[in-house]
Amino acid sequence: MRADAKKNYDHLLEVGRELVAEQGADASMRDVARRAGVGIGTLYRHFPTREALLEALLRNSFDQLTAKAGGLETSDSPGEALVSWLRETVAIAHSHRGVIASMTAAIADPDSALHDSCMTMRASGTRLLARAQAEGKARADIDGADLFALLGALAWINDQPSLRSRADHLFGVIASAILVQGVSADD
Amino acid sequence: MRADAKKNYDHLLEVGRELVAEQGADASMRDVARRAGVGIGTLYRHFPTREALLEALLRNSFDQLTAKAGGLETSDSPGEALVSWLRETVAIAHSHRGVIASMTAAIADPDSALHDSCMTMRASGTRLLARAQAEGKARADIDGADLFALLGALAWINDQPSLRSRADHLFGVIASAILVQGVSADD
DNA sequence: ACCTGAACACCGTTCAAGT
DNA sequence: ACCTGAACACCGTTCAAGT
Repeated sequence: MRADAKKNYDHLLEVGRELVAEQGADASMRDVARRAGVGIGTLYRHFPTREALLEALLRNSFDQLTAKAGGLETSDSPGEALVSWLRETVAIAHSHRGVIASMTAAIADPDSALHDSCMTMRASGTRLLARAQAEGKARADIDGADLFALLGALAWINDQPSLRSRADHLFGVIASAILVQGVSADD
Repeated sequence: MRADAKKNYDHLLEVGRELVAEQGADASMRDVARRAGVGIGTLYRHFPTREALLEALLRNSFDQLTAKAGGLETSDSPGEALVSWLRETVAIAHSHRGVIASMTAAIADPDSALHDSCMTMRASGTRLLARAQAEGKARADIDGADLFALLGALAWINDQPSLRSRADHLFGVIASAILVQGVSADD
């Protein structure tokens, strides 16, 4: 990439992050270009779709998440590990308000720029879920796709201003549905 | 209302219902006017905001829901009554794809055309929840606003095409979090 | 009373013309 | 290679002019 192009790319990313933080994942593409001081065509040259921009914005956070999941996979408390990963994932989605809908759609669309990241992210969660299930700490009747959906539901609640104040409490409610509750016979 | 105006009103409502069923609650207002064969100004005269149109569309369903809640309030199985009401409410929201976000915002905005209907709806749910809690059938640490948020989360899941196939299963998962699980000491 | 549609201020996205 | 911004096809919403 030419030096001037790289400078534009980096600046667009920086401005994109600002605007998504301020206005959510559906912020105006024109505003991004405008605030970055480049032509709208330059934005589209670097990020041909909104998903491409979001993917670039999320990459760091997703990599962190993958690293965290890796560490948690050897934790000796698989139930807590799962919940801890869930909590961080919800927080990342919420820090890009509204992005959860794109992520959910991307899972079903191999052509989306967000597809690979989201599949990797979901796979991390699936492994943590499977470990918790293997040790009887998570209910057995859900799979990784269900976990992703519940994560989406929690992110959605977080994203609604009028529900935000209850989001942490509701995280606990849904987490309690994922974790096995009762004392099992062989405890 | 003049006869010609009433005719326009009714037709706009009919077309609005069609379009929202086809394209969701964020269907183009212009499209509604276009398909109804009236000027865009006529649509805005009858429904000054999108919320006003949605409110008119939802009124029948909400009234049904209120009636159903009334009947369920004397049911001898308050846990099942709550779940049954929840299921129908989620279905109504889903039959107006995307409307749950407007409903959630309307709860916090007394000026929204949807505010009153949504408050009434939430109050119905709150009464069913309170009854279930009084009989120890629902967890005690949630209130009507939490129930509404969980309902929103379920409606959101239903509205995502890629999650739709798991929505019924996840309804069960979240319902199980609302209902009290274990066998309590005094059973 | 009510209806109409031009007008305004926006979008997302593309692409010919420039450097 | 890369950048620019006019152009196209849309929005939601308002309001002067008509019937």
